Amino acid sequence: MMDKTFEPAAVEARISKAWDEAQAFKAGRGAEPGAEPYCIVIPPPNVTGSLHMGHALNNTLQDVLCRFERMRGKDVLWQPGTDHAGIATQMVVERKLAAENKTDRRSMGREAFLEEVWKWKEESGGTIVNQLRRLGASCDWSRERFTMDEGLSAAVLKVFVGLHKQGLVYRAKRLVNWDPKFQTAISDLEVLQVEKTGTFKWQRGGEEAFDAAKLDKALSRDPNGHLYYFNYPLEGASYDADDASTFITVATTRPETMLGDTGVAVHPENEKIGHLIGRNAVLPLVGRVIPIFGDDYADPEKGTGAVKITPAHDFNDFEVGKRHQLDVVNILDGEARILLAGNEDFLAGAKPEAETLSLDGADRFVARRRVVEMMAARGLLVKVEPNTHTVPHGDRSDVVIEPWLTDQWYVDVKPLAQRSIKAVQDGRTRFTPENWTKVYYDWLENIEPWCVSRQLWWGHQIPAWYGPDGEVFVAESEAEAQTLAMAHYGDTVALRRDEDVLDTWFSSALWPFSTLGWPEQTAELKHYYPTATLVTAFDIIFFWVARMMMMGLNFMDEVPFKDVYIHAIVRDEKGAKMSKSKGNVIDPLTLVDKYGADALRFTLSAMAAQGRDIKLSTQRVEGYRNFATKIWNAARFAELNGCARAEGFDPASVKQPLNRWILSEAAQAAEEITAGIPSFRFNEAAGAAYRFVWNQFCDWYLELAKPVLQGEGVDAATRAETQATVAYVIDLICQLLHPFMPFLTEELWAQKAEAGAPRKLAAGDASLVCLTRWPDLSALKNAAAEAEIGFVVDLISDIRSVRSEVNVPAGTQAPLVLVNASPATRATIESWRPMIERLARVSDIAFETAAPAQSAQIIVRGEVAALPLAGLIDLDAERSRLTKELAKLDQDIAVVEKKLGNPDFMARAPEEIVEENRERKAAAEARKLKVAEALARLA
RNA sequence: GGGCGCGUAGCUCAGCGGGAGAGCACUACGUUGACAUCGUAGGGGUCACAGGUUCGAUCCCUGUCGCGCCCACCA
Repeated sequence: MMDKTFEPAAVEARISKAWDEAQAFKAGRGAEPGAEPYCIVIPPPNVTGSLHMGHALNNTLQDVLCRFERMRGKDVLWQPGTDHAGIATQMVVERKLAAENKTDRRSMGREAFLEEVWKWKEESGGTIVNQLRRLGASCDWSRERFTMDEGLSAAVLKVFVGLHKQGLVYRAKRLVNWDPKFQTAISDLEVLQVEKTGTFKWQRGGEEAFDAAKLDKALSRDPNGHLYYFNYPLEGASYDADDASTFITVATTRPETMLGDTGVAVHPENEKIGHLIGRNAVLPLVGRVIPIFGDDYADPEKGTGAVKITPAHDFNDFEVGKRHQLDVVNILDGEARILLAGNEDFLAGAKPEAETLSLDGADRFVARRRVVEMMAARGLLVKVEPNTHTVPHGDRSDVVIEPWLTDQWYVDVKPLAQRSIKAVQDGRTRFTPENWTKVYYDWLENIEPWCVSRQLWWGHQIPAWYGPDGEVFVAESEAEAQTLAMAHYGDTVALRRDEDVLDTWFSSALWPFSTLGWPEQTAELKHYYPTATLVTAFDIIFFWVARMMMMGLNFMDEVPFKDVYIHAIVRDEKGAKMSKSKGNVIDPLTLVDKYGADALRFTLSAMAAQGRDIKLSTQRVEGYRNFATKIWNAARFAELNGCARAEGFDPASVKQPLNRWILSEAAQAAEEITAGIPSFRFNEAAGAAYRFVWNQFCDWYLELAKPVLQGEGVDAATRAETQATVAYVIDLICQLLHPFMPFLTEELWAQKAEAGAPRKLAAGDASLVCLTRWPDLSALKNAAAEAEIGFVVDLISDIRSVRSEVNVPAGTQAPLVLVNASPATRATIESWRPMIERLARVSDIAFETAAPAQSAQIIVRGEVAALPLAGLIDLDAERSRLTKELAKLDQDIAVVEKKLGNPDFMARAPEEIVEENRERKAAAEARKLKVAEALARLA
């Protein structure tokens, strides 16, 4: 006996175990001999991570694809693994050490710290993997990989050295995006632009005196969002704030960086202040004499037309400085504190005031206020105004990023980008939805060198060694580096390895081939590369998808995947992106606990329409939990009615129209599901499955089959056939729904197997539904059955509807009279008599030549049926109902007649549309006639 | 500044060149022997607005308004 309700928690655990024990998801398991390979590499979650809703969606869709293709007999490998996530993981472990009052990273040293990280990884790294398993992910877990595994690390070294040999890797000193919190360089992609608008306002000569306390207050809320205007006195002039010939006014959003100013740019054709070009200014507070020069970077229309140039702290200024050979004066340390004492670049040429030197060591934002106050005190502050501008923030640290001058490793990705563009243009890789190709092209066409070095400890240490004179040797091992050094120096020298590690995304970029064994030429690599489909969200197209394309093409000479499916981002109920910092995260496992993994998976699949984000609603999950319950109960009903798998059952030789009908409907549903999944229309596939199970199988088939199953006036053969068909269709439901609801369907499959005869399937292993062969039901479509059952369904629906409209109490039984029924209809009615009586609450069915008086009348597919309800029906209600219908029919006829009367329509519309309209008109007119007759009889 | 997307029932969203859909919510009725995590019936939408193309537009094109996102720049 089946349990009364489906208990996901117990079932999921049991089924997971069964899959594990059967090794159901091993690469190639259950594949047809010589089958086409189908490989998906999982987007590796951060090893520090825990499952969020984005993972749930991403992995549900991958699992739907993998389970479907596995059932279709393909040779499936879903390759799992995790990412070492440099910054994120290092951060987590540092935080943990702090919480445990252990020594911090720097004092314990690199080796000891890395030991701590590995220890942590061993302890908690399995969390996310276990959570993926709870979701039902059918990965080949025996092949799990980690980006810092030995093999994958070897791949990283080989790729770095390979790119170096190609001349695409180089080291350079230039401005980078520096994260002062993590004290590492980050790439352009890891910088988020955040818009800021300040509130402080002040003007020299205005009503109010400058109030430092007010500025402090405004800037302590947010240090950004203001534009400050400073006067820089001209060299040789005696500064007078009221005499414009004694100074030049510049505007800046970053006052503190003025300490590093080494020039002022003015547009050569600036009519107002162009004459100052060639003169010098004296940098206030610092005393440095800096040139005023012409450069068309300075837009006369913007600001004051004069731009202070700080080459060490601004990307544009750096370029301007290069053009004019300006000094590069760095005035910040790695934590973005003011660095003046002992700063030779600063001190050279500066005669700083004592108060200026007191800024040494100050935080950049403290220094900002103090510089403004000092400028105000000296009469050099002209005005401060709120100014909306974007400020770069680190995506993980959320602190303001500093452009900072450092030595870093870069990859010149431009040539790789060109190949990646071409591969998509040639259709070797295809994006779905297609509009993402444009985003992909745009980024690759404007790509900048990739800064790949990070000043972290957790990650792949860069395989570069320095000789005593700073000469660098890039090699896969120290021994090889020594060989290179020997060749260079002609002697053995002490080499020092580069301390930096690579950007996490560097190893992720190799994932599609490194997980398959590269650089070893493994059988898996040969077999599964290029992979079939990549499933991911749009936010990592640049971080990951584009880089995998570049690396795949460069090192495998072949695209990494043929299809890229870009799915939605799951948002909260307000449409905001879920994020830890916002605290609006819905935990998928909470939903799994409450409603079951199948319900969550089905919800995500059903909502995964292309091109729109998912605003997740718990109600929806609840609804699909109800769907699971519905299926469960249908199976229970089947069991209670002796519907077990029958030996040698052949769906093609079924005789009963009802059984033929449900098989035909199943074929239709299967067709839609089979078309939907591989074309990434998951919502359509899920919808088709839902409608078939609930609205066809449960609502109509089982209801109509009830009398047969209970042996009411049918022979044993009919009953047996129906029982077998019920069991067969439940098996089909298990198969068709399996990609979406693997636990429920697997459980039901197992229960059916216990009850009935063993199912011999054409191929595959029938012990687990996940290993059965996907059904092909196209031969079961049956138009005749559809016509017959369709009539019965419509008749019952219409009777119910009319009864309700004319206010017949639900409990009342009423006779049904068929008026002038055709012989065929009469036969159909006769054979469906018990079902019609039961489902439409009809007491008796008679055939007459006229409708009885005082009856409600309905027209079903051209046949007239009457419900003689003298004394029961509300005649006014019936009259009003018929009048309303008549009006509606008149309107329909008018619309169609207008079309048919339009010569342009007749001339230009396709024949089938014209014919359709003719039929519609005829049907409406026939119906109108009968409705009018019915109305007349009531009068 | 460049780009992408979205405005369809009270809510969340499908759909789409030829008769407006689902789930939830709502209303009425129903403890019929699978299921109240249910059943039956019902109400509810000038498919944002304005033009255009077309025999025909919710759907295609242009524009407007509103909302969201991405990229770039920002003295």
